[in-house]
Amino acid sequence: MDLYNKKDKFYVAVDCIIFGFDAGKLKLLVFNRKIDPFKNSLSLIGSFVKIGESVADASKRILKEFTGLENVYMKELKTYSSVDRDPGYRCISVAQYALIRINANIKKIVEEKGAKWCEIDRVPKLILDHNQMTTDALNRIEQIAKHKPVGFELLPKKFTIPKLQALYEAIYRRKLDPRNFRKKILSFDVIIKLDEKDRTSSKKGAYLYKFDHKRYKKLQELGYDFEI
Amino acid sequence: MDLYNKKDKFYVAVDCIIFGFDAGKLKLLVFNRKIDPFKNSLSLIGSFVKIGESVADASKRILKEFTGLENVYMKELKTYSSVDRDPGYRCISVAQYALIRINANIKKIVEEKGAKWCEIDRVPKLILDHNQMTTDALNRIEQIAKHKPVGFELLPKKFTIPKLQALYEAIYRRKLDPRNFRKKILSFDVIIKLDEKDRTSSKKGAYLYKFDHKRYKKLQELGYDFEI
DNA sequence: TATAATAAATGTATTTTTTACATTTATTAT
DNA sequence: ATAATAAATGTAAAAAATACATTTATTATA
Repeated sequence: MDLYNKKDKFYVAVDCIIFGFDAGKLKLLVFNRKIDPFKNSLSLIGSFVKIGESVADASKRILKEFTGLENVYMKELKTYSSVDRDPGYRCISVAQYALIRINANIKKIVEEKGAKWCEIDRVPKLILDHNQMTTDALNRIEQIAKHKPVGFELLPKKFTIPKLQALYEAIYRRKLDPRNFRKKILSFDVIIKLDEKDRTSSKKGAYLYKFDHKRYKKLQELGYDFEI
Repeated sequence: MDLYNKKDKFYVAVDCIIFGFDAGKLKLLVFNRKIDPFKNSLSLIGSFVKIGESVADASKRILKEFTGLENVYMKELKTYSSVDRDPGYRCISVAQYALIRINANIKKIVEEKGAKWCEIDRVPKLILDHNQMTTDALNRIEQIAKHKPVGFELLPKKFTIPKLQALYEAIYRRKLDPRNFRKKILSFDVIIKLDEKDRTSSKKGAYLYKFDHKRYKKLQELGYDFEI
């Protein structure tokens, strides 16, 4: 099959740490492996990078395969390259983290693929160094979230301020003051109030907002630093 | 020589973006290549990663070879993996950036190796995507410098506050107010005043300080965010 | 030996940002 | 009518950031 020993040449893999936000909880997408290696173990979703594609292409390919999504917020985390990290191959893995909006369609695709969402403080034992990757990614998004409005990537296009706050509370793992949070978010001037309310979690209902991508881009170009 | 075509398997390389600070200028270490490929062109210092070493090991190896230094501040920048980035090999490169204190000994080693320091706003054309790597690394350290006291890595162990300010001015490419800068730096409580002065740049002389690594570690563990 | 030159060191008032904190509002179900 | 629920709102106090000008220590030289 292979002319050369799997330990004699480099294999390049990507592993994706895919975060979603659902029912007030930050979640991680894990995959129940159906074939060897590591059959019946849990892992992040990943793949070898093909010789004719870039690392970014490979990440997009498997993200689409497992969620149906394209144009997702996805960034490189870091490279994992210990000589003995994978007993089967001399493989370096470039970990990528992604933030996605969970919806019914995604849930369906995820299930069909044998993957599932698990709460981030209940992540089970994963194969190889995938738990380490998850921890590293969580720390990274916590850092990033302080300075870039990544939270919006995880929410539906229309969201309420209390939902946005719940997300930030999940990321930072602490409670925030609703008055101060609202004041801060509105001061950035990057969300637009809609003439619609979400009444799923209260009788009064909370106004829906949408993210103003154009204005955000403009502010970003001016070097504006969002400190949330 | 090689049993397989160089385009048929992955090669893994590291390229190091090594910054130093000398004579009030931020500098980049570039290498004048003495052999093919790219003989007589300029490049970052780099190497293929050996099958039996990690990416971090390879970076340390070449950093030591070109500067004699160990235990240097070095971090992963990102992976460069376009299919056509290197005409010779199917090679992905994991770029690392390092901050070092330039001294006479390092200057000697650098020269022996055929490398040289160039001012960062006079970086010549480098091979492959090395100019892009340099730009990316500069942006990264500018971001990092805002929140972590990386500046200290570039200065001699003993430094004066005006020298530290000049370094931050070089990184941020703007002037800072000396009273406010001093106040801010001292407020972090991570530098220790010594009973010695540096008189190389004024008659009055400026007090030397040293970085308090222990205290910095402690503050960092407490989640303290240094906003310089 | 007075003084000119040089860069280092210092303090304060003002503005801006962050924090802490409690009540009213809109709506639905009973 | 009222009880229940989460959403929406304002202000005062504290902390941090900013703007800004003079004095100090020393050496070289007039």
